[in-house]
Amino acid sequence: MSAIERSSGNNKASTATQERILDAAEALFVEKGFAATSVRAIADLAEVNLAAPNYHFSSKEGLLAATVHRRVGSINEARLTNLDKLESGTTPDLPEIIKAFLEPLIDSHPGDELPRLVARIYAEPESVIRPLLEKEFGQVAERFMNALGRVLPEVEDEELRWRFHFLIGAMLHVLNFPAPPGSTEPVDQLEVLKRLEAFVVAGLTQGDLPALRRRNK
Amino acid sequence: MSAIERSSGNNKASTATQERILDAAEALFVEKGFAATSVRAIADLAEVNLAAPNYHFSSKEGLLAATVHRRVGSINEARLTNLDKLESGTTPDLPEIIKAFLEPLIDSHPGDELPRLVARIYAEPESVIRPLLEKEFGQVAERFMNALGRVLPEVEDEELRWRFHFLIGAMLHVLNFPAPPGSTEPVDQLEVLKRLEAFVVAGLTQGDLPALRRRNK
DNA sequence: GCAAAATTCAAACGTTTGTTTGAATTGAGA
DNA sequence: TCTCAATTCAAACAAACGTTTGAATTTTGC
Repeated sequence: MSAIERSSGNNKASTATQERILDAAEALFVEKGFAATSVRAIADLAEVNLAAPNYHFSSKEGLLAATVHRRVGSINEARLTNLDKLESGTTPDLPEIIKAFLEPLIDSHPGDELPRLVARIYAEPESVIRPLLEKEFGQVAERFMNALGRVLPEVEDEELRWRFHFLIGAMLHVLNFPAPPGSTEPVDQLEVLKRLEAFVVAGLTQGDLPALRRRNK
Repeated sequence: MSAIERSSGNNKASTATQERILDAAEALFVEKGFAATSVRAIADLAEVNLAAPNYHFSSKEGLLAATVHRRVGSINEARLTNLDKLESGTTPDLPEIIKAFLEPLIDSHPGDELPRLVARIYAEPESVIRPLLEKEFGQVAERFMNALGRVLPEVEDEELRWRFHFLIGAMLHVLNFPAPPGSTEPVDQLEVLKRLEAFVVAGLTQGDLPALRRRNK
């Protein structure tokens, strides 16, 4: 069968062939973007027949969706798990929430490079990727927006949405450019994450220092 | 002649045809990205012959370079002019520097939408755009990094580079997604800019409140 | 109004694109 | 071992791609 098992909305375990295709596709999508990557290049890199990507994933777009879902799905699961854990104990403070959101970016790829695919898909044209974004990130964004709203009750909803928007931007840029231009030192991902966390925590609170430790109700 | 006047590194004034092509190219590059935009689509939208883009700009890549330069060049000129003006008076504080950097994004397009092309080019694969980025932004980034270093003397250079990196990320994300998902209100660009300024000023200073007003030697 | 240069144009160039086909091969269950 | 489904494969498809051509047209300088 395949073509994702005759296109049922399932979570099938991947075969070795499918994973080789997904690995190759992710590498090339990250390097060149979706439109500039040909199915032939993917098949060559994966060392499978030209017809295999279409056989297993229906189309180039289906392959992109599968590639994104494999990577982003696990990151977002970890985010939600982290948040669940936080909210089951004492109510979390802001730095804890931010950590819960950002840390899966490196945990999901232990020892590996940052998941640049996450950033890449945001760069793709609306038509290609907007449905994917909503599907993959909708629930996660809402859950974290709510958590942030609880520790920053004095920030009105619209403003909070914007601050979260800026946070996402800073995060994506780091994923896309894992080192700032002109940086001399080698990049330690944990270090980068700490710097990013400090930056966005400051941006989110904007001088409202008590919010850093506030735990409400 | 043309093909940018037989490829001399010049600053020729554009003809009406060239500007129609640049307008069309910018719109399509923003909407679909570089690779997914065909020269034919550009020619159609600009209502010029298929050969015209290549005649005037040598190649599709040359057209991209010209499109980027037209938009980004004027923004960066304004940034440098702003900074010159600031530094010629009393030494500037941090919010003034940030304003000088961000405001040309809307001034350069008065009444128009945000210059999304700026964000788009950052999303293109390295091979296509990395040389352009250095050429267009290198000097500006260095000047502003230095200015920031002067008002945040206690922040070490590497850390400052990262904070500036995050700032760029937040800025680009706003250019790419002019409204946060779920936002209900209509977007007022000046308002957005103020929100962004507040966010990145907080992120840059990170609680070092005195830095907001410090003016050093 | 003439000659030369710049521009526009329709047409075609050779490649490369995503996808499909039908036959060959492989794998699993009975 | 036989059978049937799943997968792989080489080959081909039409469509779209960036670029070039050489002739027609328009603009420029005098």
